[in-house]
Amino acid sequence: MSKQLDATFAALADPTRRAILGMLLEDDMAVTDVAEPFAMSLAAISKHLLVLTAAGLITQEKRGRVKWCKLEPDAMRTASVWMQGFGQMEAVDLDAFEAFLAQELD
Amino acid sequence: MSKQLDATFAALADPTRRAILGMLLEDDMAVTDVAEPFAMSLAAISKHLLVLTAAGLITQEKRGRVKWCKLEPDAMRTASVWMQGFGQMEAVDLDAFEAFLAQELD
DNA sequence: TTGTTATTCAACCAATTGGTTGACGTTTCC
DNA sequence: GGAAACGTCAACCAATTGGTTGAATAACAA
Repeated sequence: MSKQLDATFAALADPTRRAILGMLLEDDMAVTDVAEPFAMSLAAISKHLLVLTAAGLITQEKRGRVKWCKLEPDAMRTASVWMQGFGQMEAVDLDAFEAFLAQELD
Repeated sequence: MSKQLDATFAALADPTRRAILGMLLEDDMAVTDVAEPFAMSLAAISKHLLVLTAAGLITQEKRGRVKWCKLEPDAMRTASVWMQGFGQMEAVDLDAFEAFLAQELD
């Protein structure tokens, strides 16, 4: 619904978070390793990971003292479907898309 | 690049702005008519339209005293391609997608 | 036990966002 | 010319965001 799209798009609007998702595309990573390439504190990265988790774009699982971050590609699908309705209308069931839009209003 | 994705995703993160885009899917509209269904001031809608324009998601053209708003579906394509790289990797050239991600870093 | 590594929490800060109201400039109509 | 419609501007406000630092917690290693 609306809240899900809010969270997903807001999460994707930050370049640091998009870069993190790109890194996780290759493999699952520990929080510390995710943070390593960035010029900001670990706490800042920890917050970014929280945002991504809240949007469902990643999941985090703690094993021992390290917390592993895993990409959840399915979470992007709702938003991706929403967008495709605009860009490539010929490739999509337009009626179904408009029904989806209408449903989003609640 | 990065800035374009920033602007696009940030613009899409607001439900009012998504609703506006949905309305424009049917037809071009004047600013006043865009504002009519929403429980907020015209000035607020005007700002939302500015955000959408800055992201390239719509264009505005003034004819007489009315300013027409027009959906620009192409603007969503870059973001859409970016997202599809995650959700449907089998349907996409993964090498090209990772090159795109790398390029986005500057 | 003592120290080191991994991560979060809490308090704080500056900048941005999403909204308001009222005044203002244009264009159209009578 | 005068009034109404269309839209933006400017000043303001509260809430959110993206970052910091320092302390705290938890798990492993010596």
